[in-house]
Amino acid sequence: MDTPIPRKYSLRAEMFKALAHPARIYILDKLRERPRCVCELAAELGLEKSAASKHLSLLRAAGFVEDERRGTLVEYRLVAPCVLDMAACAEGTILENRRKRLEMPE
Amino acid sequence: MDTPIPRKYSLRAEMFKALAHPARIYILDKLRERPRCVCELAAELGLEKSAASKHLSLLRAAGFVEDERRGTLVEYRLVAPCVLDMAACAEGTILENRRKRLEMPE
DNA sequence: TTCAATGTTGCAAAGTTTGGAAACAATTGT
DNA sequence: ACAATTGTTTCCAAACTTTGCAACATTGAA
Repeated sequence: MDTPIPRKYSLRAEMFKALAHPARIYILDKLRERPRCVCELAAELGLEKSAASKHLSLLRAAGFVEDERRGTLVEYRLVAPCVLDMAACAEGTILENRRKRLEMPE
Repeated sequence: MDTPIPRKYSLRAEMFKALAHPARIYILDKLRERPRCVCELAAELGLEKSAASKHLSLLRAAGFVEDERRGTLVEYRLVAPCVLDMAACAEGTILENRRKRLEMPE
């Protein structure tokens, strides 16, 4: 079906899509500590470098990370760490609500 | 490949997955204003009620909305409006960064 | 009870995402 | 120039998502 949904919503959904995979959340959390090259992240994820590279390029397209070549390595770093704080906060809200519902199911 | 990624990251990714579709973002934005039934949302989305219902049940599973039957209707309401504020804020950060990069590409 | 209205669930088709392997590109050092 | 190292892209298959349709479920009213 053709969508009457305004573009604004698609753009926002795109941002969330970039966050909608465990490997990518893991990458962002690792990059919080310090920048890392593709090969290091691939090893930590237990993925081929090609897969890690693809996750990273998705994150870069969404604006969450930036890359810089250092010799044969390509180092990725987190652009906006506060985005992750917000994720944690959103998560906290959701979990708290779920807890409330379980304790007191009217 | 089997994943050595801790469950913590999968849980967080699940939360983002629930937000990773334009229809679901649109629904959350509509529910901000006031609660709505499935049929109203389906009409606004331009989707069959079955599809709307499925989007809503995803959002409910993630904890973003709650439902309550009112006669033959089922009314959905937003649980944590602040989640959307955070989304807007995350988006703002990303966009600002992107703008900076365009203006001043070292 | 039967009907009408609203929602949900099961299914199949179409589309999208993911990951590994191999080919290709870029950089450094010999 | 060549080889070694690291990263990216392409191709393919498997897994997952989304949608409409049809069947079923729930509620309220005649």
